[in-house]
Amino acid sequence: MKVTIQDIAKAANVAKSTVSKVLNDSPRISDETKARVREIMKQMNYTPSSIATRLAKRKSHNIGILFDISKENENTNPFFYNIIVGIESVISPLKYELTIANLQQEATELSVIDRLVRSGRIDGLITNSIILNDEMIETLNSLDFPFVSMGEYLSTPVSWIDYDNAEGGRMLTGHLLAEGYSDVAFIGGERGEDIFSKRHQGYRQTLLEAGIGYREDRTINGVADENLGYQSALELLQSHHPPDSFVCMNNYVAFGALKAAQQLGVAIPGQLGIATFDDYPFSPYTHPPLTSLFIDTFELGATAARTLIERIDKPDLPSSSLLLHSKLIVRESTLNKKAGLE
Amino acid sequence: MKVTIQDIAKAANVAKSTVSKVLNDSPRISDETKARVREIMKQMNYTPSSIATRLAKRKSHNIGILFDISKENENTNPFFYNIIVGIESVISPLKYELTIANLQQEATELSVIDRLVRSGRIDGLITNSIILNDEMIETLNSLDFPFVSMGEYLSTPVSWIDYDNAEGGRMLTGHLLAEGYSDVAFIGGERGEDIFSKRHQGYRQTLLEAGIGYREDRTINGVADENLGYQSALELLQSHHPPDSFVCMNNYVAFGALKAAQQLGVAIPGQLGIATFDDYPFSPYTHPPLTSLFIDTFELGATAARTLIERIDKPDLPSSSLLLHSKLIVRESTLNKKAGLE
DNA sequence: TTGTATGCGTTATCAA
DNA sequence: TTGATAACGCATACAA
Repeated sequence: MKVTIQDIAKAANVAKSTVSKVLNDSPRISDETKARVREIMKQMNYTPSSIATRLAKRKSHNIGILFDISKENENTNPFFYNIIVGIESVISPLKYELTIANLQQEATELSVIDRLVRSGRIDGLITNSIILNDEMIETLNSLDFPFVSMGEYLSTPVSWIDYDNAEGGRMLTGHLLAEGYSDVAFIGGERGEDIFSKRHQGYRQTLLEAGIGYREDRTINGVADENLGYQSALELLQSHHPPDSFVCMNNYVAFGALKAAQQLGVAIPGQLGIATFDDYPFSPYTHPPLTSLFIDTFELGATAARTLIERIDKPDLPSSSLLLHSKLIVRESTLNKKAGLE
Repeated sequence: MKVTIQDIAKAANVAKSTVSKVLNDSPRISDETKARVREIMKQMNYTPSSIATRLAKRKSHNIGILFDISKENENTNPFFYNIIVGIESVISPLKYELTIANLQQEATELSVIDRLVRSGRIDGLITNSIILNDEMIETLNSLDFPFVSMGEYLSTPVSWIDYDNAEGGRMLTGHLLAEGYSDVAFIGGERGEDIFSKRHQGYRQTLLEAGIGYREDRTINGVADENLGYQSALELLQSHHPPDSFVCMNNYVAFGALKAAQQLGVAIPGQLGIATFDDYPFSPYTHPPLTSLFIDTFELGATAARTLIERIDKPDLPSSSLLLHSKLIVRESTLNKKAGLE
């Protein structure tokens, strides 16, 4: 902050442009000059002002991540850390920094673009499909500004990364069928949500392909929390022909269902199998432990970052999209139906 | 990025210094000029370059948070989101931004200071007592650079915020005694760790004040994870005179202990009471649910941010420290000893 | 291989 | 109340 390129130039008896070239390791500066200047920089404890550098180079070396506290509550909350760390792991070695921006404080969704993008604060933006809308995309595109979405976005061509939610639905449902369960209900998620549609589509497809058929009344929609899981499970299990297994939208839903089943004296596994999306935050710690679909959120962040950097470096690249795979972790809650009954 | 203050000046037929004054709402510009210039800024979709502003004002309007992935694993991981959101909640209205920096990538712990502080990237730093050391503090102080630590730091006077860990130890232990338990073991944490010392001190003090006495062999040290909880509980419960309750360093330790007890057929609560630090990530979801000490990490982040901003605004303020209180959440795992036995 | 001059987009200091 | 001009700290085209 104190000592500038000017001071170094004076001390080394060279022009400040020479110092600048040493800073950037220009090949047209003699090795001995470089060594001498560098020595002086060390002695004087010089660190270039990143702000001045950025102004001169017209590049911020900073990428932004935009999120919305109000909308993404319990759901993204637990994954936030992993995503951030994933992003950091790829941008940090490239000398980029990460600036966190929160949508909630913004008056309008477009003002955040002024504040972040137009002001030249960041070189690229990572956001997600919940925040994104066509108007934002149009603005971003008109500015030729690189961005990627975490989460599939379909109404306009943009670059996005997502987990294959349909595949996840197939894996969870298929696993239950393979364990001998045959009447699978699906609990959680709102009809309009894209993530629900995808997951539910995989669930439905698996049932149909297995020749079991799909029943509308086996799907319970709603905000995916413990209460929904509890109420839905109570209702389903007390009905005339209760299902023998659940696919749950997340850990909280699954826990609610678990609670209801235990309260009704329904055996898990055996009478009832429960499988859930997400391993985090507590699938391994319930009683019994839950079979879950592990989503590597570190990798999600890292991939988003890699994609963004690529778009920053090659602005003319067409938008690309990528589906990542998740991993089934089998635990006690879905053990073989017959074995469970023994 | 495209249109600059110069363009506005030309379009409005004024000097760019006038435009600058309008931007900063200077009282010495006539209202009609202001109105006219602002109108033109709207029309031309002008947003000032934050980098140029920062260079001219010599202020980055950015604060940094430094963390270390390698050291802070499962422990801080779950709290990260809340801390960030807490920080954002106070700095965002003040037009500050948050830059995340990861220590892991740095060659030395001091180079991060070069990269972040000397380069003028940030106006203040939030870090924690694990990362901090006397050398860093000395460097920061010699630069008159504002920073605060999340976590108590004692060897040198610095500003810090922390939860009252000793109080936490007292609350958890006192609660167990009040519920009729009398032989309390403490599981988790390394001898050298400050956080362990504080919590353990509260535990010990409570025992002594209750006239129960403190036994060295009732404390099990080690990395606070599920395995430690499991192994320690197995050993303790199978000893000649097993303790009748545990205070655990975190949810993972508590879960391990829970598992061991269930495996040995020890009833919880009743034969054994378990209380744990932290409510997150899964105290309410174990079987039985765990009595826990809730730590409001949002407030921790917010308070750290407020303190930092204050230090930025008033650099001559002496360093201050603050202990926050946590909250006991009573659940089934520590129900009255006799009641539990019925 | 090095130095000179100018620009990056603002703010700030004086004059006018 | 406004304008001209010099910073802010570095990069770069062009000269030397």
